[in-house]
Amino acid sequence: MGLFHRRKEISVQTIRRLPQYLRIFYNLHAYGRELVSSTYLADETHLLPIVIKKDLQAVGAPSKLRAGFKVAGTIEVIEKFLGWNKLNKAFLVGVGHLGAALLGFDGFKNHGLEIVAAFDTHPEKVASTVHGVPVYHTAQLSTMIEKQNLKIAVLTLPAAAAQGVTDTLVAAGVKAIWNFAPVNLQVPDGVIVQKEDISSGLAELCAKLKSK
Amino acid sequence: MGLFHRRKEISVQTIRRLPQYLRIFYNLHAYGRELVSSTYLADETHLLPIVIKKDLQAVGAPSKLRAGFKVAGTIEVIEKFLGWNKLNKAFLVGVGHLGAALLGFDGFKNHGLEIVAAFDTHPEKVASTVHGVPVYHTAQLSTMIEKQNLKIAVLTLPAAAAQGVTDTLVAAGVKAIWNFAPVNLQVPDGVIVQKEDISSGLAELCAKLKSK
DNA sequence: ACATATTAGATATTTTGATATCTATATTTT
DNA sequence: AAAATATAGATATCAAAATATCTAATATGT
Repeated sequence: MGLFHRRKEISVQTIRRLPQYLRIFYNLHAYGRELVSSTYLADETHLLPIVIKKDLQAVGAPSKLRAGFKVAGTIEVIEKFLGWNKLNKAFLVGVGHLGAALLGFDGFKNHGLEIVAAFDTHPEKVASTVHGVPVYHTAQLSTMIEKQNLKIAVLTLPAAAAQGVTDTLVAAGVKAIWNFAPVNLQVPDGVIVQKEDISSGLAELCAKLKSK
Repeated sequence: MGLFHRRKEISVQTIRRLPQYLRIFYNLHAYGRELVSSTYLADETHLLPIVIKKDLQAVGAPSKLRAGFKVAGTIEVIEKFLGWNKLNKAFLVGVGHLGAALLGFDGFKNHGLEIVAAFDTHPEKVASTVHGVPVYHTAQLSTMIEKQNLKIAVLTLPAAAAQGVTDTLVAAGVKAIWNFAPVNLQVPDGVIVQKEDISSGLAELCAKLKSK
């Protein structure tokens, strides 16, 4: 067994559960709790203890036999794993209802994200400030990305405009796009697109409701 | 083989992909297209043809050998499967940034959902109208649910308030809760909770970004 | 008319993720 | 001090989901 044993791939589902754990660990830490067991966490999350155990083991959370996982240390490894220990600057394109709501969400600073500017094409929005974030015209997007060497963008604009803006973003050097528009964006290799679609959740809800 | 052969359980992942298919089928239908193949849909969605074939077969989408799936008929079976062929009335609780954004989203009428009233405790919001939806005080929630025999509620309020409101909703007869608050709600058996958590998507994005 | 290509349909295989079981250890209780 | 208990850690099993392979049918092109 050498120093560089192959790191087991961490599953997508595990990654998606990490923020939930993190929130609970922040709370525990605020209360001065130093250790927490997977059974306690299972009660909080409605997950099975074994799921939690395996998730936390996967990211290398420090623990103490019989006592549980170490709160401070676990926060550290999860934050480091997600890169949430430092802030990544991001632009947001499309200051509609959802875009404005995201600009108003102050929780992103706990999630490694800082939206430093927003962009829109509507004259009445350009040059204004939404929840403290300045709004520029979309025409300025390209130069501002290059100037700030920005890597992450949040897309909250209508489906019809999404691909065009995406091409601009990619050409200017953006490497990760968090896409809230209901389209599948075409991007070259090496650019990450994370698509959000709340209608999936609604579909799940409706299907469960029907099958009762 | 009888009339009532056991319907194969449809997977959660399939259900979550249905809205995406539906959007594409609506477009095709608008363009007068009558048939579409799984390979065409695969191009549009970036999914594999076999995934789409199996998803559509699972909901019983009508098809024609060699020619593809029938557009109009497939829309019908998906809508029926999700219950989106008729509108379900819903209340929204918590008119913050996100709540207001959801009230402003007019796409829900294509998704079987009609938010007919919103509730909040802030005096400046109560008795106002947000994107055409009237806002009432949360104290009126219980009686209004009972009066309208309402079954679905959307929760967009702070974590601290979510469980209390949930108890009220359940007591008044709500059967399905679409929960955007970052908490795991406690509900009795028979009540459905669908939790949305955009930080999961952000975690996925950040993990991919880090592992590059 | 015949050959070719494309497709839904069915089945089999593989991969991923969730769950169960067992063990060793530290803590608490008696 | 001894017994009981709760836990992380490891391994094994099971279930869900994705993917591959094969078949038969039906267009299309020559």
